[in-house]
Amino acid sequence: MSDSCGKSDEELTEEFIRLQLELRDKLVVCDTEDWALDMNKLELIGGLDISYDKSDSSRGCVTCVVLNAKNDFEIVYKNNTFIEPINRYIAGFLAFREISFLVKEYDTLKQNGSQFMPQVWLIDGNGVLHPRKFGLASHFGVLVDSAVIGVAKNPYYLNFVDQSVKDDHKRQKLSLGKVGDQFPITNSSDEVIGVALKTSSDCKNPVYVSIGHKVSLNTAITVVLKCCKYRVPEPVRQADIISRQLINQ
DNA sequence: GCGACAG
DNA sequence: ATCTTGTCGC
Repeated sequence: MSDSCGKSDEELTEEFIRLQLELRDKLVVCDTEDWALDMNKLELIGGLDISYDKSDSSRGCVTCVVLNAKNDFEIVYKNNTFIEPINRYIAGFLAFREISFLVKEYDTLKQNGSQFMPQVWLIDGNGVLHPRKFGLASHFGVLVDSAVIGVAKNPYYLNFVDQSVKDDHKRQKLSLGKVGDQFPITNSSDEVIGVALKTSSDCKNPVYVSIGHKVSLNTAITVVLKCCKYRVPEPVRQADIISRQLINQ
């Protein structure tokens, strides 16, 4: 099965892996922004998400929003673009399905509403919580050279670990009591590549937060908690609601 | 070979 | 991502 220039899955993933590793050299996994040292300076936070048409795989809608964290997360910028998805989703390579559309939204914002350029982006997907430590959030961060945080709803990394680690994860999930409770997620090299974070008192499932680009993990956690009225942080939640509503009408 | 698989 | 309603609880 192939869908990109007649290349086989093997050829495609080989190419994708090369690009992930190449771009990863530019990844910054510590705080570089002034607001990270003084969270009172954090005001504009961006969110991006893409929804797809359930009955027509050639239709999608990408929504870009910027919220004001200092004004109850009011939406100060919003742009929607209907898209024609080119590549199908391959686990571990989400960026190659979505990245071009996200970068286009970034460029549109820069051109039409640069005064709303967010200080940090929240992306629906993983950053370094990824088999090659370079998920969609990191990919986007490097390409647009901005601070980015990855927020995933499912623990994709669990597909690459032993049953014993899965059991541990299940136990640790049950130990999460209140909002802000968390436990680290470690890779086979004992590096902490993400965290399971409880963001809602009445939801049993945590979200999986990881460094995208130009933020530390601690800063990423602080920002996500700051943005949560519900389980999913507002910037991503709003982008998801809006894009889904538009693709279905 | 079989099943699992961020969105 | 998407297929899918009601229902229990605050």
